[in-house]
Amino acid sequence: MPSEEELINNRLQKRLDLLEQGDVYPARVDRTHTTREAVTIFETSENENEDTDLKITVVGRVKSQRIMGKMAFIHIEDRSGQIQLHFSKDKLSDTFENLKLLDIGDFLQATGSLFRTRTKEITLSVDHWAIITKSLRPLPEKWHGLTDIESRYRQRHLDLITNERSQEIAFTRPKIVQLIREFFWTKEFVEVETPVLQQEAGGAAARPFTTHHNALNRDLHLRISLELYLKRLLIGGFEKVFEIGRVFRNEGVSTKHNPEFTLLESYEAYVDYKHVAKMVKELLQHIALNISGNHKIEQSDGTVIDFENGWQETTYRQALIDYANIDYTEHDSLTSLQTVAKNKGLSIPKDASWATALDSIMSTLVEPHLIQPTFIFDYPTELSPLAKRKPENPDLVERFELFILGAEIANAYSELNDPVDQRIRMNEQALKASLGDSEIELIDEEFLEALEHGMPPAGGLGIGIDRLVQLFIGEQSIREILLFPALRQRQE
RNA sequence: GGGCCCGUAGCUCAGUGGUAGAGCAGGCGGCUUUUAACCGCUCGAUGAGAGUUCGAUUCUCUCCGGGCCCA
Repeated sequence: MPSEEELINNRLQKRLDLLEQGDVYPARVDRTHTTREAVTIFETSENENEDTDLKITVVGRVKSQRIMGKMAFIHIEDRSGQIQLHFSKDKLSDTFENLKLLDIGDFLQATGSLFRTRTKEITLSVDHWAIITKSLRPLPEKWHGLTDIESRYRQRHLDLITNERSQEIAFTRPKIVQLIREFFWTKEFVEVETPVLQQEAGGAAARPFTTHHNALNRDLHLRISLELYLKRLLIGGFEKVFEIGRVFRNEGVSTKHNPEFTLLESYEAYVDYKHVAKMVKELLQHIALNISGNHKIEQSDGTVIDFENGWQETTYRQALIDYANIDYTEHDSLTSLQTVAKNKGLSIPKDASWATALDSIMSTLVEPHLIQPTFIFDYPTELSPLAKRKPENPDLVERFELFILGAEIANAYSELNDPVDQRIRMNEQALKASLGDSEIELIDEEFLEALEHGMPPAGGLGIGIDRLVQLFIGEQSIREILLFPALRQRQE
């Protein structure tokens, strides 16, 4: 577009003019203080009635400028905050004219001493200054910033420059990840990294991405979970192990789904799922306390999640009875389930199995009610091919999911370690796959063989980090949490 | 996958079946304590395509992208 071209050409010319005077993209710059430090130093010396003619050098991006005939005020911003700079023609003479070559968005370095303006703003009176990076494109408008949601995602750098909220989210997420790491390291879990490229992607029911290894001339899949490799480490003698890693699932993109997301999985030998539940509670309290200062997290709609007193627990069967008035043990055929679902105004897909039908009843009629942290224990065996059966009832497995705000936050089992039962369960899944269910656990021979060497009893856990962060930040869209969410390609 | 909404200048927003308007940003000029600085002048745009029409940015359809709700 011509006008944008004009804006850029303008700045290109300024860049050339500046280059005649010296380097505009220096490799090294000096900074004695961050903008925050500069302001603090001035306030402190003021309080103690000291001289404030200390020479200070700050750097930052130009956010606004008010240029008058013989003086100018310019705000620059660094990671710590903002500071106002004052340029006077008397003081600068020749370099004052260079302000014409300065644009909002440029980075500059300024040296001088601090004072307060008539309006009491702490300001740097500039003795020397230089542009240390010339920008060629204009920044979004100073007052409204960048508000178009699509533009914010596609040009996240502009979003981060103009929107404080985006910065806050961007810096909170790593903090939460750090808190999780701390938690597991403190409990003496060992952090590992397992392969992303895998022969067969297993450990979850999802479609994988396929890629190709040229030298081996072989198709490989990107992992859909961390589970099977981490279990091999239990077999190998690890007793407490965890991984925080990216997994890839070949499904649609939306405000709730991203094809790549970050998963936490942990495995601990010699404990069961009840022990894992206690640990999850502790983990979430650890995060909540460090993020909000107490055990409560408020959502944008005003809902308050209470990580101290909000906890509830029930069983899968009881939750269905309580919220949907369905006792699934009375409906052991698919048609029976379909009938009762239909009575509740729910349509079950034609190709559903008994287990997936039950699952969809659960997610529509029960999960939305689970606002405060709620553990659902003891899932039907058919839904959980990698979990250990309950000794007193082989139709149930020792599994729980944790729901908060109607969303699944954690998933955990007493891990199945009987290699014979595991083989049977994987075969059952394979049978379903052959009947057309494409999102199904595959038979992983290498894993089964490893399991035959003996895996200790263990409790395992999976938590989707992105959704967890969403919860603590109080955002509805996963795209607000991901710095660079997957979007459809823009046509030229 | 279904329904609804949105796409106008670099950014934020108006608007009408008949020459598309503003603010910010940019350019030129003025201005020595401003801060959404101010004053004057100025440059700059209808997501892509097809149809209806004398004439479409507006109405219709298709496509692309995004948002919200449902499944």
